[in-house]
Amino acid sequence: MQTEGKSQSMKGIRQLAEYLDISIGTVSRALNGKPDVNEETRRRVLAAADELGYVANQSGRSLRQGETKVIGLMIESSKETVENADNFFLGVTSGLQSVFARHKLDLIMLPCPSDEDPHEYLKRMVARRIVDAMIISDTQRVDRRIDFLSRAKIPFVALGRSLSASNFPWIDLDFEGVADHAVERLIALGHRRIAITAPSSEANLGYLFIESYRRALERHDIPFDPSLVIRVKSSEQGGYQAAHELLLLEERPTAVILIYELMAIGLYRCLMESGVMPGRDLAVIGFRDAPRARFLQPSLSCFRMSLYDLGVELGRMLLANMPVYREFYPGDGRNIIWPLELMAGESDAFRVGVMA
Amino acid sequence: MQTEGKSQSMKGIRQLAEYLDISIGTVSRALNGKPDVNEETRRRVLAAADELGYVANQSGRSLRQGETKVIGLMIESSKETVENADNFFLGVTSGLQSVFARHKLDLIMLPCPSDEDPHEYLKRMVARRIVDAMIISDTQRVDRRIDFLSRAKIPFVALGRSLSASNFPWIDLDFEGVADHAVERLIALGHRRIAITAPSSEANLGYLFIESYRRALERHDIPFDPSLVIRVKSSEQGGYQAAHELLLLEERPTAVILIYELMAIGLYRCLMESGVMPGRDLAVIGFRDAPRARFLQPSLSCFRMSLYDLGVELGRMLLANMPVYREFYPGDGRNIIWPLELMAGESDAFRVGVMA
DNA sequence: ACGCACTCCGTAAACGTTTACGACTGTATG
DNA sequence: CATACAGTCGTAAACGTTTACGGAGTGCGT
Repeated sequence: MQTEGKSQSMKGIRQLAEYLDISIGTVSRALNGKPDVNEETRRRVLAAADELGYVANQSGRSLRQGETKVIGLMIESSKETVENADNFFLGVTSGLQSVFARHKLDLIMLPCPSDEDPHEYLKRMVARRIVDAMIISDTQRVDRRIDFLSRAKIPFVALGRSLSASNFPWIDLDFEGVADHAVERLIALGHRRIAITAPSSEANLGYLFIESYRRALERHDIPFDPSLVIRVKSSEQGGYQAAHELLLLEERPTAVILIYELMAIGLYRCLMESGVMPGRDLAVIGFRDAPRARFLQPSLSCFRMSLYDLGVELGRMLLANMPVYREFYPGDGRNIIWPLELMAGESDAFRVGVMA
Repeated sequence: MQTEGKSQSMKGIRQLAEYLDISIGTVSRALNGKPDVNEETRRRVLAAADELGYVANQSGRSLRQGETKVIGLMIESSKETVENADNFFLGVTSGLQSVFARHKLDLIMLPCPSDEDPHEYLKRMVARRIVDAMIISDTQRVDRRIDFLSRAKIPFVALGRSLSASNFPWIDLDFEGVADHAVERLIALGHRRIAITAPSSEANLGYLFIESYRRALERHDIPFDPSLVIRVKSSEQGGYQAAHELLLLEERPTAVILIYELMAIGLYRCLMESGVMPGRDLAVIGFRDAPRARFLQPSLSCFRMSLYDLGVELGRMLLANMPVYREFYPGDGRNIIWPLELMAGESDAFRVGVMA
């Protein structure tokens, strides 16, 4: 009624063609930048499309050419993720979009319900042909999603290694480097008993993290003590519990490496309740950038990264694995170990032996 | 090659029909639970579909029936959102999905790139027919998205009021109730000079919040002092700045109400740097549940809510506004003011005058 | 034998796009 | 003048579904 009189009659490309008195084939070619169309008519079509607010119906297009121009980022909306609240994915999203925008690809996030099996969810989404390609994360040690995507030949990239398929594109955080660097640093400060936290889940990262920690210790002739590997949840709550267990050890460690930065919040709290001062009585080093931990006191020494840059690299790697876009990203193969940078804080800024 | 020999031949409903030696029409009817199909054949079709791993191609289906069975949740991936990191949306998502699952609707999250106008982004997504309905949030005081969706007759529900359209379905947080409750509580504890923070943006919530604060004050014959309304960003950084400005006021307030709980982290820090102790020298009350703030010391008094329940209600309201599902949600009309619950902490647990 | 109702199923059109193909110009080339 | 070719455009098929319509078969009552 009170609309501009244009958009109301806008149903599809047919109306646009009638409006211009041109065949729909030409209109389609004009819009999609195909060569065999007069530049003058292309100009007219573009102008009319803009004026009438025409945008191609995705269903029709997808059906015809078998692709959706949509990339899916699968995330887990588990309770733990919500609790931890580090907006990790939103950070990565910006980087991804900056790459995808160049090819008019849209990114959607697919939150797997906590009561549904991630593998089933993924299969459902892929089968519905709602996306052309997938980005998955939180890869498990053996992850059926990876086998499925490989076999179904759906382009994808994983954030996190896995033992599942022998050969698939992934980017993973440099757990080895971090564990190594942290241990070296603490040993240089005089520490000998260094505790570390490990996830209780089947996530792959835990194994790599601990293994690297172990090797770094042995390189300095410090025997590996299994009791110093504390298995807790990677959350604030887990941090609290870690501190609790840590304080109960007969020979108390002088340092602890946290696999997830947020745990520091709970850890600090438990320590302080027991009169143990982080950064003086116990050295603490964190891992993976979580903005929540930035305001801790004493400030936390931790390893950080640019989520945006990580997103960019994920995007490039994905496109490099899609036939249509491969040519644009010749160098971007696969298997990047993503480096992290140490931001030195006050939480480990002391030499051991002074107060002990 | 090494696939099971089933899924490789699985292209569409046609293959399924050939496999069963049945027409595709019957297969479709069987799968969709239409009445005129023999129960025996239906059983066979279902079994075969399961065996061959057939799932209907969404593009074909959408094209035919003009709906996608997908609901979009639009979120902003602005830098500020990432920084604040409260996983607000993931929390809401679970509630939404629990409702949508009953109708086999899928939820996708649409992150608007920070460099794109939200209105344009929304238009693009809707025009592409990628979703049937929309959930929008972060509504502005005047929000073109609301006009657009109303006029285009796209079912939607907004998280947040707006002045744009006279009449549209929304749920909003009970800013008035919170401001009112907070002021009353502080006055009861003897406070007379109560500061409050307000967003610097055009978000609608700021106006409602301040207005309620003002009325509550005037009800107790306390004159409204504009200098006590501190306009800062709703972030940790903003909290820090708020404390800074607050300490510079000639007649220092004895209490402050924060419009966003996370600001408390920055606020605490700035206060402590100046030797002002929250919970003793200054009362602090927060708003809106942010898990990051839970571990503050002294513990923060704040207003909280169940994100899950909020999601459920949003979902119901949306479906109540969609012709197909309306009948299932007769009671769920519109315009809910979402209540919040005070969780009393230590940050305002003192009577004024004792130390002042 | 016939009509009727009912159950079940096949046929074909339709949804909005893209694109292979061919048709029609006009111009250059032999 | 015939042919070739480039430039431009229209035609129609195809993508995978759903669904209105009608037809075949069966059972039953007249």
